[in-house]
Amino acid sequence: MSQTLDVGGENGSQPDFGLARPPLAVQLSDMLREMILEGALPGGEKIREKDLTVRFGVSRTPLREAMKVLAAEGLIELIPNRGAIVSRHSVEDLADVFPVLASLERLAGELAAVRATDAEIERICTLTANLGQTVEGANRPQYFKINQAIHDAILAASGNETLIRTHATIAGRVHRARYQANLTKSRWERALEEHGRIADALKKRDGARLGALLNEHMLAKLSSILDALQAGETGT
Amino acid sequence: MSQTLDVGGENGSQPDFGLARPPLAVQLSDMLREMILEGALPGGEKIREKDLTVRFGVSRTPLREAMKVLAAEGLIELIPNRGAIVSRHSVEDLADVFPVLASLERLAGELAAVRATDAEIERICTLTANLGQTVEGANRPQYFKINQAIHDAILAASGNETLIRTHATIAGRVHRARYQANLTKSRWERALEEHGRIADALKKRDGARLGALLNEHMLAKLSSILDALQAGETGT
DNA sequence: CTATTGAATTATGAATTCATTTTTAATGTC
DNA sequence: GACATTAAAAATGAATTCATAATTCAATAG
Repeated sequence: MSQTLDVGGENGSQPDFGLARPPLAVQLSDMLREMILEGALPGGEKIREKDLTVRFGVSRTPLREAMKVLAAEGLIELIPNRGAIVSRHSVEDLADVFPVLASLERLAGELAAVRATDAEIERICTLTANLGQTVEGANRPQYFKINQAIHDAILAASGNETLIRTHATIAGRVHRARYQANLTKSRWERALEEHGRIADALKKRDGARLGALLNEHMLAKLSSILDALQAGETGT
Repeated sequence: MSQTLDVGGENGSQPDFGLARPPLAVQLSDMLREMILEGALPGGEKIREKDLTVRFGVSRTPLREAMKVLAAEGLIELIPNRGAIVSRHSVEDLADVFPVLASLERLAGELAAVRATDAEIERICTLTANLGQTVEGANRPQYFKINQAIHDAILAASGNETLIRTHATIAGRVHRARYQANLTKSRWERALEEHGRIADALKKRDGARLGALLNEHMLAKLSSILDALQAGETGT
């Protein structure tokens, strides 16, 4: 856990082929976001700038910029002259976030049904078919990957930049929870069924139905996650 | 338009009774957000840090922090080593933002119908009644104020922090457009009718209906705004 | 022994300074 | 005259330094 960035330092080994590395502030916000979502920085914990600067080996300037971003995303809370604390992201938080995601995906479905190109629909149907194969092969990582690709494709097909952006920001907050969710076989198969109906509604360009299906799909995912948490208590 | 912050400077006139003034970065992000939404910084325009620092009389450090926040909100776009440009917020952008807001308010309505306390419902009904009086008195500013109070109250009654937060961020982006929208008398009266139905659905705790009404209400508002823009072209 | 005050320490806010990248302009060559 | 190369200028990225507010802790009064 004592990783260091070591950017701009004395690393003469990596030739650095002009691949523009992102600014420190971006790297830091990405890393901090990851840490918060992973639980490395528990909710309610006070963040001391100095600690993080020595931990990452950077100065306070880019770190503070990164913290502003995380605050705008709601992951931390900045209190003037008094530092920052990590926002609490508990089970209740999942119950807050998923309905919002479900609502946004409903809109995405309604829009995509109207605006999606035939090629986009084709692609989503193909992805849905591939999804079935992963269930047969019990390939969870692949399932997760394709599942996300489908949702992203529907969002993209909505053609609404604000919607895409908002969804991406909020979805990032539950990324981890979504991944370690689809445990049971029964839920897995049911999710596959739901995806089949989703693809079908899209093919028929039935916006109302597609929206409703996506909404229910996300809420069902929330249920399964809550069940898994309650049953296993598989906290890292 | 050449306002200056002049905070922490040599203003011996204002004794400053310990009322904690917000950090410069916050003041700057608020001010820049306002400027962008007001059109003082047109979409597509390149932002030079130096220009703004001399304009506001601050150093680059807090300004850059403010810009990170605006970038997280989607109001500007940061390009590494190449500065920032103001995101384009055109008519199409309104057409993007309002459906998202409508979708979020639909969810708010569905949740509020279940979770709102009787006192909250009471208050919203009272506000709705007051709204009618403003129409009779042709008091536009008051109408706008109460209207927003109603929407905020429904959001608050949803009890979903993520929803409240997300809505607030996005709503801020069209604040101005909403204000200069309700021009025509006919639209005004129709909006009042809609609010009556909204209050009614809430009183009956009919979530599906309340959600649908709020969704339609926002989409109707978008239509009226687009009509007004197309007709009058009343750009400041 | 407890509570309060005040100095010392520590943390955050903001300006300045240094480093790197990009852009601009100029010069030279073809 | 057009294009490429390169030096100068300007802008952004990041570290350091200075200023101010908050916290800690010891000393003293009650």
